[in-house]
Amino acid sequence: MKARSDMPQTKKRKPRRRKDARPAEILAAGIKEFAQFGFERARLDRIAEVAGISKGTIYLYYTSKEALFLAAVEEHIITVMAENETVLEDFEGTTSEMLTRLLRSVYDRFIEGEAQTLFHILVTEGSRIPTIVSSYHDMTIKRGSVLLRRILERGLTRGEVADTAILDNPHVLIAPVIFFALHSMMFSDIETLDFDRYFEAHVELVLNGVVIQKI
Amino acid sequence: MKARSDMPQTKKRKPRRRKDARPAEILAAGIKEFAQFGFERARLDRIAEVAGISKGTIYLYYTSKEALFLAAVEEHIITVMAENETVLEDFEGTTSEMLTRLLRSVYDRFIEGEAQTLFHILVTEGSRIPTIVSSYHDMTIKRGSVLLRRILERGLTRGEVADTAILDNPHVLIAPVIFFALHSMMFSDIETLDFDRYFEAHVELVLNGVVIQKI
DNA sequence: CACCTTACTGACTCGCAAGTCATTAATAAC
DNA sequence: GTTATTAATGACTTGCGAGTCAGTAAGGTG
Repeated sequence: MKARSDMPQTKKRKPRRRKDARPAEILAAGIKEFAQFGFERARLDRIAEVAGISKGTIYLYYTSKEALFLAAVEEHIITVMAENETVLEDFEGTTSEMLTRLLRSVYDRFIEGEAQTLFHILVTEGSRIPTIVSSYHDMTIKRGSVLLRRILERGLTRGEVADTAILDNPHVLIAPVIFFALHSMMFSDIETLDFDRYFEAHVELVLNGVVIQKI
Repeated sequence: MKARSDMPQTKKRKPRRRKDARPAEILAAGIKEFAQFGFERARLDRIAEVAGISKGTIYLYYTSKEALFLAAVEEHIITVMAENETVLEDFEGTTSEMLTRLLRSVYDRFIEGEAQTLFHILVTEGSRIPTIVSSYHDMTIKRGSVLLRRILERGLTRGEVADTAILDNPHVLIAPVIFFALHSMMFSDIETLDFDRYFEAHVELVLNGVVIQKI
């Protein structure tokens, strides 16, 4: 910077030469494009335009469309998962309370926009990105099942939970969440599910399904 | 061919000129290709090869790749749905029996290969075929919900079913089926669900969830 | 047999979008 | 200031695959 006594503030030029800021901008534009169009129909020219650069510049930072796609999804999964690190490990209460709390937290991840985008990409482009599908599975399905099983086993020893086949297939308890997400993704034009009522039904189903009712 | 007095019977020629049989063969090859690769990555040359014809011939029967895709999916949905016209309307029994029976029938549709293929295409290429998505919704989700609601209301008047929020959201009861299908589609390499145990868990969940238990 | 109709072929065109690279210019270094 | 460096450009090349069409021959008709 030519340090003169006073610097004219007329910032009219395009900002250029920003090696450090480019990758993030490209990834942000990329994830939008891939989410909206899918991998095949996504256009690098369009991504470049949104990112405010030319197509050639993309190739200074990513070797191919495929590489850009992988990087964008990877970065996105990290972002989404990071902001969802809801800790409900050390909460203590009745099994009913814990189950309700867990479900609420799981829904919160899926209802909000970014996670929906990721889910959509994973479902539609999954075959292209087995590695990412795998980590997604770990962080959602697997993690959810583990938490559920822990709650259920604790409930079992406390005499609050009945010993049923569900204990070995906690998936059936989370299934309605995934159904809700898939339904929103595919059928939102046809039939809208009212979230609050749906959630209520889900909680009732789970509680009746596993918790021993006090008569 | 200069026809000589005796014609050697070496039937080496390809069979040709089969205007009536072509469309079905092309559709069959098409649905395979689209299921495996998705619309964009599907190749007409490959479809032609599988159908045992040349690419040009496809255009004698279908005006474009898109048209072929629509025809293939449409034909496929008809086939799948036709063979699944399980009638369980006029069955009578306890609510538990009816629910178990319904779930069994719904699973039977999803486990078997053809319906899986259709489901996969609908989920991944849904945005391209809104009309078909709509009829798919009618024949699966909507139909299932209606049947469920009928059973539940009957159970309610018979005093077998508790009056819960689930009655207004029967979706939560079918959700595990769709979850199972989606899980098989995305995560089959990572984690296999044992169908019988999963089904058992699902039935237990549903029965405990809605049916009033006799103590 | 000769002739006609038409299902079928496959080499071709054509457009589109990924990927390249010689050139430009912003900024750092001196 | 002059020079060196390199971020950025965008016109270009390239490859691929959808869609075409003049030509071929199978099979019908007389």
